[in-house]
Amino acid sequence: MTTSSAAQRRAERARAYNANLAECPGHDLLGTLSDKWLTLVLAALADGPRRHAELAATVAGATQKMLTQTLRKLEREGLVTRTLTASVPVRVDYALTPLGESLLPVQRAIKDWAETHIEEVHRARAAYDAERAAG
Amino acid sequence: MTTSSAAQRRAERARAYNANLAECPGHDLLGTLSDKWLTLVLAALADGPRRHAELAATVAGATQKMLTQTLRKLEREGLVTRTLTASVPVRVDYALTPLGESLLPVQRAIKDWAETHIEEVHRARAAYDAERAAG
DNA sequence: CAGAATCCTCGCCGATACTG
DNA sequence: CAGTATCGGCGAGGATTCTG
Repeated sequence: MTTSSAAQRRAERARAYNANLAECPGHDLLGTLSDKWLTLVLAALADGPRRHAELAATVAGATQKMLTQTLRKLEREGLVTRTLTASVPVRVDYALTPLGESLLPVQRAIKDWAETHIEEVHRARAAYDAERAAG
Repeated sequence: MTTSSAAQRRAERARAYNANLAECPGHDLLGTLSDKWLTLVLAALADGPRRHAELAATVAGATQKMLTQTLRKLEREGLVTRTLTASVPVRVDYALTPLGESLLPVQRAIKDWAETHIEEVHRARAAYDAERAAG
């Protein structure tokens, strides 16, 4: 039957893609860095430990759900620690682990490139769009 | 009407988020780096110019559609050039621009971090999952 | 205050078919 | 061979509500 061929193809593609991921650890990390919220939270924690509510305020644009979800991911990857203080209103602090801190220079490298070349990118975009509009 | 309040809130969030993006060029770039296909194509072009079909084979897992779409984005950002040779079967070559090449060290930095710390991440994940399963 | 569970929307991506 | 257009499925993520 050709009915399932579509699904099969999809599975095949997925496997090919995952094979790509598997053979290169960089892609694994990229899966992490790619997450915009992850990046933002990581940056927010760079200056020091923060509470859940503080992060919510700092990140600006993140939903409570996404924030929690993101923090869980970071915790799982060993990039942040979650410290729970059992007071009357529960208090939870998040802080970077050494591993998480070791990632900051990488972020910094990205940011540096961006700050150096962003204008060039903007110009390229404008040129491209202008050409499209004109042509 | 309260009908549009949800939509309005969404718009508000979006504006807040975009404000975040605007004030930090790094986020703009991250939007680019975040795209998995972009990264893969960029890496595929690192060794030298490639034709459309070659890229399709190299990237493995990408659809023709995604490939074209990705290449357009890269072109727009000024990271790759698209050279069209008008022979009988049309020939198109893609190559990195200097700007695109300048991005390679950043990719390399990411990859390096990954290769150095990936095991630690894996261990952290395993530990986290184990604790979850046990608890 | 921290976060878990639910519903629902929206946009990405794949498949397919057609042009030059 | 390179590229565009259209349709459809699926999953990520946002709003909302409820617990401890």
